Amino acid sequence: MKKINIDFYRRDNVLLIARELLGKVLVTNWNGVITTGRIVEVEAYNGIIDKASHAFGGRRTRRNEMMYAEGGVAYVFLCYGIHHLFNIVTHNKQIPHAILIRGLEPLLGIDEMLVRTGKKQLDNSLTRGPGNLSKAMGLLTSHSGSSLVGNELFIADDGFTIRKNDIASSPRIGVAYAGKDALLPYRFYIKGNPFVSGKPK
DNA sequence: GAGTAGATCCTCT
DNA sequence: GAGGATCTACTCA
Repeated sequence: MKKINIDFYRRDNVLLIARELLGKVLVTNWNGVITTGRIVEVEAYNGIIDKASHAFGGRRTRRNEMMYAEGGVAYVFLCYGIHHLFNIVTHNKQIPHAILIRGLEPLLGIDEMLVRTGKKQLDNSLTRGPGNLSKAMGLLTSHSGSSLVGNELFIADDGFTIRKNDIASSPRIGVAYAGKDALLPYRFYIKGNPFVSGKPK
């Protein structure tokens, strides 16, 4: 299990980084309570030219300020007043690239995830979808701006590899308001994995 | 199984 | 004062 280096996040190709995040392991360690999950679904948000992004057109507000930070930090925001959505900020300072984590396969700390989500037993819904996985991992908007190379929150490579054939892409979900940009194939997921959101094929 | 309403609150206009 | 990068439960069939 090897923590991913900061240089990984500071590259310019957000689509490439998104694809490479598939199969990696997200780790949270709040006060010694460790939960981990393998990333099986992501969406890329490509900076100021991407209508679906909060940072479209260089828009800069208190909420999305973290997107303009240097790559390698978390961007967490509240959606629909209920769900905390966890993003990874990439690229350099002032370039608001981000990657939304949409699906995780639980690995360690499943009991803790059940407590956080109030569920009775492990099933697909525990960490499927951005709202669910943030809850299971204990991620809150207060973590927005946290480093992804610290001891509490980071992404690791445990040697797991995915065949190219097992990676699929599709348009992003829930961004119909973005017009033409809603059609861009910026969503990547592991084919057939039960923790990928949306309808199974 | 498919479709829809309701929850719920912070941020921006 | 509106609406959102969502989820669940409930209806109807």
